[in-house]
Amino acid sequence: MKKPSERLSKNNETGDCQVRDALLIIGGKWKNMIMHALTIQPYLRFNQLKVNIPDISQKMLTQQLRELERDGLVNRKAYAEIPPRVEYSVTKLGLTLTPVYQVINQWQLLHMSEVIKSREDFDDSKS
Amino acid sequence: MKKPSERLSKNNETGDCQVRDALLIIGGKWKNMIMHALTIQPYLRFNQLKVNIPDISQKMLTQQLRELERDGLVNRKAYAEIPPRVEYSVTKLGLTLTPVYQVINQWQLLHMSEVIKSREDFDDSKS
DNA sequence: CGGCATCCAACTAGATACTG
DNA sequence: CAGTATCTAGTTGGATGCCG
Repeated sequence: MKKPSERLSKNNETGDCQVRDALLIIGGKWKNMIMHALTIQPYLRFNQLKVNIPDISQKMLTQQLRELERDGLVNRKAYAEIPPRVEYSVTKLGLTLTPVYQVINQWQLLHMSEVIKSREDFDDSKS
Repeated sequence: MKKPSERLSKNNETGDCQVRDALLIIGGKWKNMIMHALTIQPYLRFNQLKVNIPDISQKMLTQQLRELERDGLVNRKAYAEIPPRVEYSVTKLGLTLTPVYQVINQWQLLHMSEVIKSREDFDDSKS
């Protein structure tokens, strides 16, 4: 039996920093909303996405789309037209995220009320 | 048939901002590692946690534990001793996160190599 | 239309010092 | 031992203006 400090001192070899890696790819404030919009409606132009995602700025939408494209989750197709047209779609790899987001979504549906209640109790106990 | 702008303009009513809510609770750089450590080893003292989680600062560990406690995911038990002893454990609600983290972990295991490859291709194509 | 570049405010997180 | 407090560097994100 190893000591705890030996057993877990290199967590990225125990298979749990992988969660962190994954969250860097799929997490953040906007990515799930972009992926969701593109999953429901497979082809969307830049401004259609912008309308679908409340409160996102142009800069953030561009930036997040670029990251998703770089990671192979989203496809970007630019048409050489005037005015320019760019269509975004989910890739095959991007589709593999659907069940992941579903599980997260499901957890929230089932347990958010408990979290809220716990927060209230906690804050009350501190005042 | 509603227009896209009507159908999705209020995403937090369509059930997808819930993912964002959940990620605020379970995401971040440290929370999954804290939860993982406490799930593997059900009772850990502050400094044991600190040893188990590489590179976390005392400040971050305190702060994240406080948030997890407030959200009802982690239990904090302080013993009135000298020197002080504080034991942390996962609550019942916290345990419901295990499958969520597992799905995220599994996605990383299955698809991270594709993401890496996509990044290399993308970066190459830009140089 | 779909960006990119720049500036700036706000938040985050690390280092350090101190405490019951 | 298990924190709290403070300071500061770095990062994030919004606003604005310009461009092919």
